[in-house]
Amino acid sequence: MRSAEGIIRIPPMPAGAGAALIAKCPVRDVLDRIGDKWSVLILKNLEDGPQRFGALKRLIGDISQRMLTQTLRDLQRDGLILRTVYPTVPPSVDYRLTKLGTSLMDPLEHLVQWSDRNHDKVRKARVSFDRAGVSSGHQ
Amino acid sequence: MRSAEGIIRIPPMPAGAGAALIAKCPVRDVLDRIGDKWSVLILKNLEDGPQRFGALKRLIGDISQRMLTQTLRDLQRDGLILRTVYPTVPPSVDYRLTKLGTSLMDPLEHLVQWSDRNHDKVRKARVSFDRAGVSSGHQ
DNA sequence: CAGCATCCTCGTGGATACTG
DNA sequence: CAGTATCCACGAGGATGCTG
Repeated sequence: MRSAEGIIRIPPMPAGAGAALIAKCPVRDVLDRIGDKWSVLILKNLEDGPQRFGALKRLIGDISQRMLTQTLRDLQRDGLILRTVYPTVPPSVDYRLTKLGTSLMDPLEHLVQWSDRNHDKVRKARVSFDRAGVSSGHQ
Repeated sequence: MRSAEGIIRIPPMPAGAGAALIAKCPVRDVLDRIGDKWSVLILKNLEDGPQRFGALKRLIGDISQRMLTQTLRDLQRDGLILRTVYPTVPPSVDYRLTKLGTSLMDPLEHLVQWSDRNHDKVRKARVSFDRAGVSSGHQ
C-alpha cells in the first residue's frame, strides 16, 4: 500500500452512489494490520491476559518465530499491544493488550461472530459457484 | 493460505490461556476475503444499491480492471454479491449485495467506526514508536 | 528464552494489450 | 462496456541457523 506513493492517495471522491465513503483510508489502516495472517490470532490469544513469547508460539502452534516477532512488533508499533521485558536471566518478555488494543477486540468480536454464524453459508456458496458456472440462486 | 495444504490445518488446540479460541478458521475465511486490498471498498460501494462494473471502477478510482474483476468474482463466489448480466449490446452487468453480503456490512461497520475513532491514536503510536526505541508510555 | 539474520518461494496485485 | 490474457515486480511469509 504505502509503497511508492508515500501516502495513500484519495480518489476524486465522486458525488454519486449516495455518499458512499470511497477510499476510507482509516479502514485500510486497520485492515492492513488485522488483515494479515497472524494479527487477529495473536490479539485473541492476549485477550485473557499477558502471554510470554514462547507461550504465544505454543498457543498458536503453526507460526514461525520470524512471523511472531514481526507481527508482535507491528502490533506494538500501532499501540495495540504492550511489550514488557523482565531483566531476568534468561530473559523473560511478555505481551499484553493496551487499552487501544482491548478496544479493538470489541468490533473484532462482531466479525468473529459473523464468521461463526455464516462461514458454512460461505462454504456452500463456494461449492455452488465452483460446481456450476453461476447458476444456483443466491439472494 | 489454502495453497499446498488443501485444507487449513488446525493446531493441537492446547488447553491453556483460558479457552482462547486458537485457530478460529471461520475468522480466517472472513479475513482472507475482506483483508485484501479491495474487497471492503467494493462492498461499501455496493451498500447503497447495485452498481455497474464501470461505475465501480470510477467510484474506486485507483483499482485496475484486473483486480476489480477478480475481487468481484471472489466476492460472488463467496455468496456476498450477486452478478446480473443484462443481454443488451453492448453488454451491461451490475453487482449488488446479497443478503449474506448485507449482513456482513453490519460487523464491518463496527470496524469502520473503530478505525475512524482511533486511527489517529494509531498514527501517533507509530511515530512515537519510530522516534524512540519504545520508551513512550502507552497503556 | 526470546529473539535477529539470511535465503528463498510464491501469491498478490499492477501495467498493458486484446476481445465479444 | 465488461471483461480476458500475459507479463512482471514486490513483499509477505516459511525454513534454517546463530546469539545475548
